[in-house]
Amino acid sequence: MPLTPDPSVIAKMAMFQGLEADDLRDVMGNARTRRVAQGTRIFSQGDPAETCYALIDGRVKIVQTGAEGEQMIVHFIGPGEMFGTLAVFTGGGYPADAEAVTDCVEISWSAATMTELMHRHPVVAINTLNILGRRLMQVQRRLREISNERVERRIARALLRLVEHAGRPVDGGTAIDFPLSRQDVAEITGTTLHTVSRTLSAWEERGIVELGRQKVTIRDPDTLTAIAEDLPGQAPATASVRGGSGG
Amino acid sequence: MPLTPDPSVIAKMAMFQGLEADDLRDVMGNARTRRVAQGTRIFSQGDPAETCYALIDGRVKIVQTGAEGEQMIVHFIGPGEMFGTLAVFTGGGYPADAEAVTDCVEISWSAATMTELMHRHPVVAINTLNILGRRLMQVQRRLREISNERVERRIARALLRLVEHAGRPVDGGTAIDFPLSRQDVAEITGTTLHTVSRTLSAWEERGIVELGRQKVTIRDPDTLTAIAEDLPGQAPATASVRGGSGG
DNA sequence: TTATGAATTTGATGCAGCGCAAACGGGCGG
DNA sequence: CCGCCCGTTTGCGCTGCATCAAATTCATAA
Repeated sequence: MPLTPDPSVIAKMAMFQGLEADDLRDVMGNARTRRVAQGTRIFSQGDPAETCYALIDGRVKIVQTGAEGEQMIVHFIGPGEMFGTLAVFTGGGYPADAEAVTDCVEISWSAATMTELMHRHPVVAINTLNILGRRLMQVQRRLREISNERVERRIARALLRLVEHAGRPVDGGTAIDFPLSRQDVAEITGTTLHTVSRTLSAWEERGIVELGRQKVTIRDPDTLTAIAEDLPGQAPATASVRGGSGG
Repeated sequence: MPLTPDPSVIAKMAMFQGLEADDLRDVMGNARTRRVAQGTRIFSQGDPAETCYALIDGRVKIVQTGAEGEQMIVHFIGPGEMFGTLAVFTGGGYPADAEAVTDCVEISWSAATMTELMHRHPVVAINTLNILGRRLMQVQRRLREISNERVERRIARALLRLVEHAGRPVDGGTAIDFPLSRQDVAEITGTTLHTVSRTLSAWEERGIVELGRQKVTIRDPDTLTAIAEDLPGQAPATASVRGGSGG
């Protein structure tokens, strides 16, 4: 994990597809590389957006906070992805916090540099449109899901997405590659940590997942998918999610 | 409302800021203008995205449909705004339907033309980044709101946003400039038309809004804001929203 | 080892808002 | 002018989930 990252890492990033070696040097020449420790706040909601970032290694979570302190995890960033780019194009402050959930290595550019870069290399702007477009589509889908679907299904979907995005195969299943608390899952799915805890515990009893502190391992992704998609042949565990025998 | 729209209309669009007169002619030369009647489906979710649009006049709603038919209104498009642009940059099909909610005049470009245009005029790509970025921020805010906030407040916010976006001053208040059913409001706020109807009726009794068929007029925006922001000094009408005297 | 605190589990209870069902009303075609 | 239809209102029962409260487990520092 050298502080001068392999240029090939940058060359692979979606944002810089279609650039020549010369242009890549141009890009890298204007960048700054930095290590950040787990737990570090990289930028805060409302800060003037003067810098945009790419993640080389580690995981970063993007968290939005409401007027009364309610938080929502907007996105998890993995290696090769950009973050903090939004506000750079729209002006104004960052719309959310960014926090390193593991030790990370990041590259950053000043907003001005990035804008220049895009004027010099239109393909970078178009690549970014592509990325931002996908992200917008994702968020819109999530918006529909969160309005129309039950909590259990939302949690199932969230786990499946996390596995896809950050799954690490382990003995007897797939784990999620960074610390993920029940509270985190709640802030992804728009529910409370209590409900998440109950739901996951019920799933653990059914052998679908295995739980640990800030850790979830998926043992039976098919059943999870069945829950997420409401496929027939898999009885929902709704009843047992509630207080057990109470009711 | 001529079928050959005033070039100055295009010149004013956010997307084409910073273009010279020559370039604007380039842009317009590749565009196609069309009238569409109220109710027309302009494109459908899943259709291959070969065209992107700008609205000259009228209103268009963008609606996403889930696997089981649940719908969510993602956005209302007004004059001067682009739509159907997302999928053009990301490839694949449109992520939602577009439907004219009033008689409209639209301009359209083929996806290929628009991409060329952006390569020729990087500023257009960067403008689009700006627009898309703003939209993404909006959707993210809405996502947090819908996860953490009560229905009544979501409805209040939705109305205020509609007023801002499409308000028309009328005798004794501000009306919304296009037909808007209770079902529509439900699909914006992620609730049911029943709950919307109850909430709005309660507000009408308090003199906050005035209701009609596919029509809402805001009489007391301050109280509405108070509800949306949970300001002190305005008792919520929560109790009366439910079955009236029942309970 | 023990103390301290964070993350998690679990219970009990209440209620917001959903689902169903039925009635209402006004505009439009005939 | 009448009858139909769509958008809307309203009532009622029910339940999914939030909320409040407290116990329990585990990790780290002392």
